[in-house]
Amino acid sequence: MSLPGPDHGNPDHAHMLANKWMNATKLAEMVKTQGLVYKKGKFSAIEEQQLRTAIEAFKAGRGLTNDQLQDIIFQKNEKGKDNAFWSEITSALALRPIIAVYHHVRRAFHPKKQQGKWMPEEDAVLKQAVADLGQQWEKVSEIVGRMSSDCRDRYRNHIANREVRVTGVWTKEEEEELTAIVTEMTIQQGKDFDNDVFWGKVSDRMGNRRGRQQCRIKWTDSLSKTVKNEGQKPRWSAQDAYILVHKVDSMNVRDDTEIDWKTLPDSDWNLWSAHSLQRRWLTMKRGIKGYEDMTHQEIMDILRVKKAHLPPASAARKRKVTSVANIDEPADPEPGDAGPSGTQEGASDGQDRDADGSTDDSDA
DNA sequence: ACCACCATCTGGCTCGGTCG
DNA sequence: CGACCGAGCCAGATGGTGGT
Repeated sequence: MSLPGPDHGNPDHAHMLANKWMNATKLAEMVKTQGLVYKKGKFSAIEEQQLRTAIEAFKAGRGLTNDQLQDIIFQKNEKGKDNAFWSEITSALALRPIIAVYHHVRRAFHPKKQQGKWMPEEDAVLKQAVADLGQQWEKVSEIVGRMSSDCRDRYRNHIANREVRVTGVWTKEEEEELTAIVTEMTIQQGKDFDNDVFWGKVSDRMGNRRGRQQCRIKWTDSLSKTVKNEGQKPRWSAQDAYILVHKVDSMNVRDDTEIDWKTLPDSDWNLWSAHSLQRRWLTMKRGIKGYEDMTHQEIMDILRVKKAHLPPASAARKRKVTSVANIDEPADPEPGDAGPSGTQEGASDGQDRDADGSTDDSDA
């Protein structure tokens, strides 16, 4: 079709993804038996754009009003009428199963999709509604006037266990307790403590004094690194920045929302979790003046020079960097200055930047 | 029994704010 | 700055229901 996608593999598969409502089991089976490939996880900015375009095209093609479109998405009209809709917009995406697009679009177009803070009155209404109805979030949603998932989140994260919940700095004892629980649930069972933790369970075992994401963030951002580094807390260095830029560069994506951060950590450089690397990336990006209005390519061009000491156009670098071993590390691991003087090409205008770009074009 | 379609429940992630 | 936390946002899995 219109997409010149790099490889949308088997056309049968594309058709299947756009037309068959497969559940997780079936999907997994297809992956196994037929080599089906599909995409999971957050929709990238590019996918969002493709979806918007496809929806607009559908709407224009049938001369629909916004209300009619809304009706199709939420199916307030009579059943089974015009349900080419989901298949049609899904096929604009090539690698997404129809069920994923369905959920995504329904969330995105939801009339109660309002953002914003919860007022104390809303909390009270929510609490009462749950007391009356139990955790029937669709019914609760009617009463509270927010999306059911938002009601659930609010309840789960802020109403439930409010009496025992602790916030603020973690004590030494809490940290040790969390470390013990996580290592017991993962390492001692041969699982991976970066990926295989059920945080709800962990929170339970902490007596709910800390919530799911409190535990998770504490672990992934802080404690896990200490565990990996034999009790020492590692510091982010210029070399780390250098490696990160190289890795992102080698992914050749059009936009950083297309990056699957899970693939970035590797065994030679495993102090940093996917999450912390993503945060680092954001921080670096924001260090660039005017980054909001720049494309991914432009941002990469700047970072390549500033952090990775590569020529800006990337033309030379096509090699795939899959592990740290493939990266020419900055020559001297001296703290304070990690400038890899060796990698510098004889770039014509080659202005020599210092290693951590402390004084250059970052904004005021 | 099967299929298209849908609601709801479970689990994970992003990102801005704040503080030292 | 970077470390850390809070609050909200998002996707996946599960388990229907009504029509054939």
